Order: sequence, then structure tokens, then C-alpha cells
Amino acid sequence: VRINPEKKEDRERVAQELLRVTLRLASEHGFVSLGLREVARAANIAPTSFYRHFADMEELGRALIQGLAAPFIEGWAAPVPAQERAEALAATIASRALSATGEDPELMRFILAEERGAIAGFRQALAGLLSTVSVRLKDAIWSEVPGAGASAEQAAEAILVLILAACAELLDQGSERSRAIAERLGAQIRALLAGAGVKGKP
Amino acid sequence: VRINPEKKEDRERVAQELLRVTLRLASEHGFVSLGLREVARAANIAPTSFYRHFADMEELGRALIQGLAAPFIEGWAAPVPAQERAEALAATIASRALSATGEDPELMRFILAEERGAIAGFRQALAGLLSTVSVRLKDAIWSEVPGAGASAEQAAEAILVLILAACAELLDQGSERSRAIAERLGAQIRALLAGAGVKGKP
DNA sequence: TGTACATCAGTGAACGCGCGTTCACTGATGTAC
DNA sequence: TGTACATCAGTGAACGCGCGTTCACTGATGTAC
Repeated sequence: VRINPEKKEDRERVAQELLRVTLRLASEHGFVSLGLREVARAANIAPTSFYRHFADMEELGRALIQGLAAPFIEGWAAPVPAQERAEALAATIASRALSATGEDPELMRFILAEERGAIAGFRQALAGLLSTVSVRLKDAIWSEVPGAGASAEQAAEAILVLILAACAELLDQGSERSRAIAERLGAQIRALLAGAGVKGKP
Repeated sequence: VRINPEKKEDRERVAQELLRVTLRLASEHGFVSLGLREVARAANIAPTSFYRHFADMEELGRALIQGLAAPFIEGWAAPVPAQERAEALAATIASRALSATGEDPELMRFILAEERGAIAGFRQALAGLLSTVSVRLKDAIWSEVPGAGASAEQAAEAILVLILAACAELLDQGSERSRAIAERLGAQIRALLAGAGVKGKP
């Protein structure tokens, strides 16, 4: 029994719509407050049709993390040709995260909220995704400062935390303060790297 | 019409019980998922009795922030005799925040979750409470490093962000890793202060 | 001191409503031969 | 090519349930005189 690619596309489109609609509603009331009927209503499907895609809201939440949050976050630390210096990598990740916040604020709100939220499984999943970013940063510092040791990891983790905080502030403050937020983040990152033994531009 | 202090105590006791019970349930399912009946049930009062204390869950949430979160957070930066050095102040705030996390994890979870959560009013209220901590830290840096300028504020805000992230990790990791978390936080703070021009212990 | 009245936290009954879930059905599409 | 069957997303009706809220009442306590 082969599958019609056209029908498969239809099915996928509805599932994606459920995910996007959930992000929109979650940015207003919070994911845990959402009900199956509320989401189905916003996606223009019958409540019972929800079950054709997800067993319940928890499964939908997991799909959100694996299907939308994961590529979103992994994109921040995606490789860039000819960029091996740790400070430049940190600046790139920061810049990408801030841009991503502007491009998909609802997804960013979901990530920031659930990273600190009450659902332990979501916290763990998001921590895992975010750790791949800080690990990449740590490796860059490590290779640049041979004797860095644990301080490379501490610095990398601190930088990621500062980046997320800046994204959270950007979400609330609006884009008119985005310049100030980006500059402050840059200064914080440079201070941290200096403290970890990474020298700035000569 | 004077008020019987004994009755007033009773009333206050029930209200406090509602707040504590809400914190407990919120740490399990998230504040926005809680219903009035669920909270009343856990506090052993009839659903209708809830209205004797709060108009709705939103008002209870505001009381949580003003009544429990505010003194909790303000305690971190409470003055200590003979402690003017910025690095020592930062270490004190960090230590107090980590201890507070161990002593009242449910309140800490609430603060961390709602600081990033979907309710804008809660985010703003908590940001205001937390900013008093970073302002105190900024002042200490400022008075110690006269030429610090904006970098004092940037460093103070970064330190607070790192402290909160450490508390979040402590909540999840359990107390067996508390030593490692505290030491990493200390190293991150020292690195940041060094980058902001604050010299470590001579 | 006694009596009448006011205050107020707590409560049970009752309401209308939206929820999650089940079920049997439709209709479009694909497969077998 | 035509016919019979399989698959499957979508749906409306229906269910039992818990929700938020209103109302009138109780009973303990305080106040007035």
C-alpha cells in the first residue's frame, strides 16, 4: 500500500497548522492552559479531527519541540565557513538567536517559557537542544585556549544563558530597543570571554 | 467596628494556605493550568469560600508575587554590615539565592516559570522585583570602579541572569550537584566582574 | 447585665457551559485482479 | 477497462464530568445601648 504524496502533504499541512496555532495561543495564555478543543477551533478542524494527528496535547507539545524548536535552536550554532575564533562564533550565535527571536517570536516565547516551566519533560528536552549550542561554543573556546579546562565550559554555558536572557528581553521590549539589547549582550559576552582567557580582537 | 485580631489571624491563615497550596500545584502543572476549584480542594475549603479571599486566580497570582515572591527576592540583596566590596556582594547574593532555592523550591519554581511565562503582567512584576537586586549590585560596582559607566549595569544584570540560571539548574539537578553549581556560578561571576574592571581579592 | 442588631467567613445547592473522548459514518483515494 | 475492497482524514452526535459563579443561609463574633 503506497501513500499518495498529495494526501500526505494535506495531512502534514493540517498537523503544521495545529503546531503553529498552538504556538500562537501558547504565547497568549501559556501552553499548559491550552485545551484540545481550543486548538482545534483555532485550526478550523473539528475537535474529533485532532485525534487524527495527535493523541493529546502532550504529544503535540513533544512534536512542537522536536519539529519546530529543535531545528530553530540548532540553526543558531550551524557551521559557518571560515569562522573558528571563539569570540566570533559567540557573536554569530548571539546574532542568530536575536534575529530568530524577531522572526518567530511565538516559537521563542514557547522555548523560553517551557525551558523554565512546570513540565519536567519539556525542560529536559529543551535543555538537551540548548546544550548542543553551548557544547559547540565550548569546543571553540577550548581549541583556542588550550589551558582553559572547565572554565571554557563555564564560559560557554554562561554565554548561552545571557543570550537567552537577551532574547527574552527583546521579546518584551519590542524592536525599538533591539540595538541596545544586542550591544549589551555583546559587551557581556566579551567580558565573560576575557575572564575565561579568550583575548579580544588584536 | 473594630476587628478581632484572632479572627483576622484565621482569615490570614486560610489566605496563606491558598497561596502555599497554589505554589505546590503550580510546581506540578504550571500556574496557568490551575483552577479555582482545584486550589480550593487542596486547601480544604469549599469552592465558594475561595471568593472570601480572592476574586479569581489572577488576583491570587498577584498576591503570590506581592506577598511571597517580593520578600523572597528582596531578601537576597538585603544589606549586610561591613560588606561594600562588589565581588563579596555578588557572592552573597548568589549564595542567598541558591540557599533560598533549597528552602522554598516551589516558590523559586514559580518565580523562574512566571518570569519567562505567558502572563505579561507577571513577567513585568517579577522583572521589577529582580531589578532591585541588580540595581543594588550595579551601585556596588559603580562605587568601586568609578569609570565603569554602563558596563557596571551590564555586568550586574548579567550576574543576576547567571544566578537565576544556576537556581533553575539546582531545582532540576537536585542537591547532590549543588556544590558544583555553586562553584561554577562563582567562577562565572568572577570572570564577568574581571571583564567589567572589578579586581578580585588581592 | 441583657437584648437587638451588624459583620463576615464558610457553605451546599444549583446553574449553564465547555471540556475530553467514544462512536459510527462519509467520501475521497488507492489497490487487486 | 471495470468492479470490489481497503485505507484513512474528517466529521456530528452524544456522553459524562468538572468548571466558574450565583444565591441564600448559618453561626460565630463584635457593637450599641
